[in-house]
Amino acid sequence: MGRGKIEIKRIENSTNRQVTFSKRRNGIIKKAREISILCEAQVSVVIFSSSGKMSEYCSPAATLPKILERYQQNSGRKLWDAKHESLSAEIDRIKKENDNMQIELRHLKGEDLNSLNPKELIPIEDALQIGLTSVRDKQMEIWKLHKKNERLLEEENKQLTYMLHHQQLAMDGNVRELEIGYHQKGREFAPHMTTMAFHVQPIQPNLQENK
Amino acid sequence: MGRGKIEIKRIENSTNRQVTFSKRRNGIIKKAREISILCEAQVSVVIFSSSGKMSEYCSPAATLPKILERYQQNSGRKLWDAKHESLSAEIDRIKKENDNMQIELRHLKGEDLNSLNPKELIPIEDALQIGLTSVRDKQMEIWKLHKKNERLLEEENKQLTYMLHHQQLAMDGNVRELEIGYHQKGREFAPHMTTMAFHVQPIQPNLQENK
DNA sequence: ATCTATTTATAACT
DNA sequence: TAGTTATAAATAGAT
Repeated sequence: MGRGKIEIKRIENSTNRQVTFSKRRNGIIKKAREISILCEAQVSVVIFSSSGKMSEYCSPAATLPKILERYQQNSGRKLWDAKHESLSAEIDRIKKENDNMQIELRHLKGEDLNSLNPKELIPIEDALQIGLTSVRDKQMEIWKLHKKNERLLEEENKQLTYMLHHQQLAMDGNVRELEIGYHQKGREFAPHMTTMAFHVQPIQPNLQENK
Repeated sequence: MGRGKIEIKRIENSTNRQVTFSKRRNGIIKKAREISILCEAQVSVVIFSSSGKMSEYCSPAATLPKILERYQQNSGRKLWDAKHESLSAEIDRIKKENDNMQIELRHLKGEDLNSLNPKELIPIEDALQIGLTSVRDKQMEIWKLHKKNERLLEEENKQLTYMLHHQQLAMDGNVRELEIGYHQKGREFAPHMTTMAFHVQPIQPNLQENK
């Protein structure tokens, strides 16, 4: 019904297809609405375009779930069972996986070992040995980091104490007296004093939180 | 589209309504088929007449359940009942449990330790230590059992060898000659010979397969 | 069901 | 994407 007759087969021109889809979809939904009013029918129409856009019509006073329930009763076909079964199957699958992990965990924790033979104990022992080594390596690593940080802090403390001492002298004593002392031994610290103060904070690294 | 124009409202004449339903239902299903072919659309149409008779169309290569699943994804609306939700909830729950175990396992195997701080490493180390001790205790236990069994077998071997020797003598030599020998020194074995033979097999215990 | 006058839907075009 | 129009298709009412 149009300027020309068309064959019922896939419309190759994508633009045409899109336009035709749009028009015919409206047509179907209009007709669905009409039949439901004219004939007191319950109608459900769900349409997906090839691009995935969805349109639906559902006659008033009947939600889709209600219609589908009737559908099941009428057709004898179960719409949900397939879904149910796939869900149940997945649950089983995951549970099995779960059980296996549980067993592995228990074995690693030294439980339920009676069910194992010597050959099976070997890989568990190995895994535990490797795990233990890794954990202790990690602890050692962290400890070293702490130690290093401690040293840095100590050193810095020493410098700060030194600087504090000099500052105190400057405040307490005669300026001229200090000047002499500066030329004699305080040379390397006094000129950088303010700069040093800024360095103090960032030198301390985050230990655990550095992820 | 007919001899006369009709208003879109309930058809009062029941026969007319029935006829119109039939015609229009065919029309809708035809159009559904056409759009699905012309435009590569996925279409589902379910129609109940006022008398309860059901008709349906579903585009090829798409079962109704599939379309409904897409419907749910698209609309966000849930078509299925509480059972599905409970199944989904259980899947989520088990998956979470799974993840936790997976993490624990990885930690015990010495993986992903960087995400842990020293305080968290302690219980892992302890668990590994306990596990290792248990596994080694078990191995020791099995080894002792083997050892014990070995001793038993050795002893039995000795007895069997002795018995074999005597039997050989009995077959090879003169009966009377043996009789003499028997009264002199073979006393403690010969009378039990057959009984002993029955004891031999069951004494050997199963080691690994005793579960 | 089948026929057919008429309405409606829509293909091609704008 | 929306409007126009010639034509195909659907269908209301009749048989």
